Amino acid sequence: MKKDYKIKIENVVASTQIGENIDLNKIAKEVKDAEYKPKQFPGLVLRTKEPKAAALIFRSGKVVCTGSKSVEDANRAVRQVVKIISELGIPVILEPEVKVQNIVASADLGVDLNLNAIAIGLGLENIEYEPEQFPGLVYRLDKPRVVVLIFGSGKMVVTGGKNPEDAVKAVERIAEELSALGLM
Amino acid sequence: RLRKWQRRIRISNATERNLAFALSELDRMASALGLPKSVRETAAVIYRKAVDKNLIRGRSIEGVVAAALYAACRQAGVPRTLDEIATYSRVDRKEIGRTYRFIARELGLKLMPTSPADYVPRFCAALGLSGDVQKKAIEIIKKAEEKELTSGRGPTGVAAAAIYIASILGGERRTQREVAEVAGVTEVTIRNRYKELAERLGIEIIL
DNA sequence: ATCTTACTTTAGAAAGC
DNA sequence: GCTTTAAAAAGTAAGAT
Repeated sequence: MKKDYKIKIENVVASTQIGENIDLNKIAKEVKDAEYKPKQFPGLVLRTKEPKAAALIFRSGKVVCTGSKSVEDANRAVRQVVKIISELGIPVILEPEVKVQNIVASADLGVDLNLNAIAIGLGLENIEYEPEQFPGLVYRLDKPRVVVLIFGSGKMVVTGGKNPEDAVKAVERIAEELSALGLM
Repeated sequence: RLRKWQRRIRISNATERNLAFALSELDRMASALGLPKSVRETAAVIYRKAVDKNLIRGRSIEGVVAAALYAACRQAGVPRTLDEIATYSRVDRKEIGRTYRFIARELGLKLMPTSPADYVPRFCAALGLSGDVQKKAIEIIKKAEEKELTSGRGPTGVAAAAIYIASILGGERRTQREVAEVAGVTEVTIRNRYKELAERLGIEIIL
């Protein structure tokens, strides 16, 4: 029986190209909730409520979408942004190819952990654990190439993956390693 | 060819100048922090290794010096907090912390996190507490570590809470405010930690 | 004393300083 | 390197009540 690690995607970061030479000033003027402070940051911020997400739109036409809880939501958010901009009369690609750049997920091993023991068990050369600076132990994996933050409560955060599957694999591998070490 | 020779001289002059600056900076900080010569020397060795491995690139000499000192203190079992180190450095705590993590990884300094017990002698001395209370505080910390209730907690907060409890048990009571000040944590943190320690270690505290 | 807000860490893209 | 976005984990901190 497989254990339930309660793996949940918390945030998806994706990027696309929706056109070229986008007139950010026009968007800033016509769209009420758009934020644009070129002196502070070159991208214009547009937020969608359903699904909830934030899009950073650049003059080049490149777009970064963050905050989605799933890859599908990231796509939906991008479609909405494209629609809003096209309705302003600005030429855009209606169905841009969206690329997932990073997925942040949370999980729970369900048991308290001794981070000092884990630091020794996994090898001081592979982990970073500085409780004076941060309560989580930082573990960088090679097989899925992700970074995992492991907490004393048994909960963790997996980030850096491009597929939802990376987070699942990472959690299962860590559970195996800790079990083998008798630390779970 | 003569150019090449002059260039070498110029580079070695700069290298020596930087090393001299780093060592004087190291001495200045070590003195201000009241660290023994052995720790200064360990820090100097760490700094030289960092230079040999070109770890200074993109980093300030002062930041690497501060990180080397922080590492040396931990290695010697007489840790200083990042805040204490930062107090005497031009570099802020955040930068010293990340530089420390970087050089520790690159130089293979496999250091376990600081045990709260390592802060007890210094904090107790600053509070004028007896060796008896000191021993009691370390005893409490050992039990806390065995019962796995220090994972993720700041070492200074745990040390402060243990000292606070020990001072009461030993009849040399110090207030949370006094302990908080020497440990560099807030009273709220001591309160949270000591309640947890007392409860899970079954210690009765009569205020 | 307790609540709220906020900052620490991780990853990644975007354009420009 | 920094700037901006979003989100989780848990500890600590600061200001308000």
